[in-house]
Amino acid sequence: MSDPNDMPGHLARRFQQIAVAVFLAEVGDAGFDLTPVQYAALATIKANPGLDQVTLAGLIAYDRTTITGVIDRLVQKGLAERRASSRDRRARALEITDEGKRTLRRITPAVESAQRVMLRGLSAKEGEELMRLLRKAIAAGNELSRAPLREMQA
Amino acid sequence: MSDPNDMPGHLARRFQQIAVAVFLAEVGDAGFDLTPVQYAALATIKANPGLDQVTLAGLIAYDRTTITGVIDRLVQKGLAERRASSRDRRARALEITDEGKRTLRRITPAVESAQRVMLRGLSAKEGEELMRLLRKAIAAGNELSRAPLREMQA
DNA sequence: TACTGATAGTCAGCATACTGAGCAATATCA
DNA sequence: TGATATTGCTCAGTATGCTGACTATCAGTA
Repeated sequence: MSDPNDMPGHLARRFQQIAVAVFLAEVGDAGFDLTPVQYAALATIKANPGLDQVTLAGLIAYDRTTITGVIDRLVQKGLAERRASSRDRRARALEITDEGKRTLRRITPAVESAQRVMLRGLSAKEGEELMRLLRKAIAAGNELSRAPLREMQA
Repeated sequence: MSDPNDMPGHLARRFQQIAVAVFLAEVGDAGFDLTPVQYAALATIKANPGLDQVTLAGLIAYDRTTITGVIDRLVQKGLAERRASSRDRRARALEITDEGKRTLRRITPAVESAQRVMLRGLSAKEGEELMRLLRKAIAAGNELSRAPLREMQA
């Protein structure tokens, strides 16, 4: 009964572990070197050009101290840029580079394939249900982590 | 449609993030300083006294290079011991200390409370279904990570 | 305008996870 | 038995994630 392997927390860890491995394998096979975290950050920068780091972190529920390193690596790979914000001298305005856009476009099939592979043990219906339950549990626990999801300010 | 926040991989990451935060909060409130990973390792050592590191890693699906540091910290806290194996001079036989047993016993309510909190957005039925689907997806993907779950050799 | 509080970003330190390499010991088999 | 392969463990290096602290800047208010 007190088998850690049967606790929700351990299942969460294990599923995430597999999800990351599948993502890296699919993306690696396609010839790219991008982590799940870097992918989400880059895609969100593309969708919201010029946003600052704190806003980006809120949109994908990363800690603000984690996002610094993630952006460092995107910049170092030439996929994103950190510019000075025109409105706030504390903030950095994030932009995706042309190469970042190109990478994002070409990496998409591998990313989508990874999502299918990590759910391959489930029927389509079960996959949908798993995602629904995860979304529901996550919404209820959003404020319990230091890095909650935040909506974009209009 | 290509919103990272709606992909299974991102939901996995987010649920795990909340699960860890809840675990640390509940266990911390109870006055203990133990991570989810350390807890699972300690509980498994208690259930299988004398096991070696590779076997322990397999029983809870940790990477063999990760388990080294985890055990280091359990030993440093006085909760576990690394002894020489009598059967194989390469291997270390892991034992739980009396203080480790005491800690495990007293920490259990907090650990169980954490499992409830991380599912608090779901009905009991939904929580069961989420766990069933996670178990199923994990079973199908077990071999896809570097650290798959391994059965105990009899 | 001067003070106060909040905010954006960074940094140091710690704990998972992984890749890949290496060492020592064991197992296997020609 | 002797060569080879495998296994248990560790280490260096990299990438998340977190805690807590700090600086620079901004916003609100007396």
